[in-house]
Amino acid sequence: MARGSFRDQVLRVREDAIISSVNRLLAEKGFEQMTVDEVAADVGIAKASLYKHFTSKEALAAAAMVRVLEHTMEVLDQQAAREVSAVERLREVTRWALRVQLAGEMPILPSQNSTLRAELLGHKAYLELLMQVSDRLGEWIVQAQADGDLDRSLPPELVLYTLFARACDPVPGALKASGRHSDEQVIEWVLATCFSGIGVRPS
Amino acid sequence: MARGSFRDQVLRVREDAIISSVNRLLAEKGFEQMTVDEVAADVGIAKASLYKHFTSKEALAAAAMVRVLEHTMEVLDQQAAREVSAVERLREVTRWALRVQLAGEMPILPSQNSTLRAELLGHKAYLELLMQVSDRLGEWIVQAQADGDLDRSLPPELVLYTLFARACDPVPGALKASGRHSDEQVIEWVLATCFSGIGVRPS
DNA sequence: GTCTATAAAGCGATAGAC
DNA sequence: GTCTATCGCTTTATAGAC
Repeated sequence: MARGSFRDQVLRVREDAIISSVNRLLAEKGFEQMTVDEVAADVGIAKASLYKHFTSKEALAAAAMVRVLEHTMEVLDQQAAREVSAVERLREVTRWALRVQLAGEMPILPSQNSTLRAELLGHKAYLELLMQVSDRLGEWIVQAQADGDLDRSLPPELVLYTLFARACDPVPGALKASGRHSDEQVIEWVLATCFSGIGVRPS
Repeated sequence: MARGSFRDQVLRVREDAIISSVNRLLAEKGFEQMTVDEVAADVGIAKASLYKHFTSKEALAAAAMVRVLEHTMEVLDQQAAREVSAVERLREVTRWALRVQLAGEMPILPSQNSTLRAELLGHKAYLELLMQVSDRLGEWIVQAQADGDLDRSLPPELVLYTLFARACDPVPGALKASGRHSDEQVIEWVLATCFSGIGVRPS
């Protein structure tokens, strides 16, 4: 696409910096706990200036959610290009999401009763991307079940929700907080509980 | 214990009603989103009256957390009396927690960065109960690993966190919200993903 | 102990000068 | 577009009459 004038590029860079701050603050405190004053202070501009770029707090969060979904689509494309099984792709995507979360860069899932939820449901770009990501993952889930790599008795919907939930699970953070394990060790453990559970399956 | 005067009993009943309201509102909206005005309106008394019973919003939430932990201890006692394996006890306790959650009566886990967390860390009754519950579950986890019913390669700490996290998982709520499955079906599916994972284990 | 009324503080959003 | 200053609203918590 055309990049526009130099002035426009400067604008885009600034807005990108804003979104980065929002993304980190969302990951750290969640939507309701994040204040617009904090975002402005973190970016280093006045609050009124922030509102010239984004019309509301919800719009700020929506932009961050769109960016993380765009990033997710890139990861999905990378995995689609690999010649590995569907379950292996799912495992790699989950591993990536856990890394992002432990790095403190995974914005919180919009909970059922947030003011954010209403705004996101009216945000076309967000819904479009979320649907794309869900469809892509859904295909791999069905394929992995057909391959005999995922439990066929579980509805794909349940598997999808479970994978999404792992990206915001409190467990990795709690294990990391104990300070006794490396991030990679935590990720492998959580991956194991996600795909194989905590139990020993009867043979 | 002595029940005290009739007047004291009336007080206890009222405080119990307050805690019930707090418990439900905590489950519904979480600590930060729950307002003291709502609690007062739900109980049917004035806000100032509420502050005669509990000195702060945090104290309200702490009382609700203590009550749910007391309830949990009762469930643990029931399971301890059964002559079944440790893993079966863990499964039953988890099943109970999922039922409570789907009934909208499981107060939210205090997140890492809440004002509630500080208050709870200074609340002796809460900490004591939390430790008792954790110790009891920890013993069963170690026993289940020794029995060969839980994966020995996972640290008991990880298993404990995983079980706690299941009690507040967004997945059951999302599945229930779809309206296509019964509560019991949702519970069994989530139990399955927790203990056996979503994958098919290589034989 | 219960109420009404209000204080005190934090927040999202905007006005208006530059 | 950026700033300072402020509005309008919500929320926690308390004062004071009964």
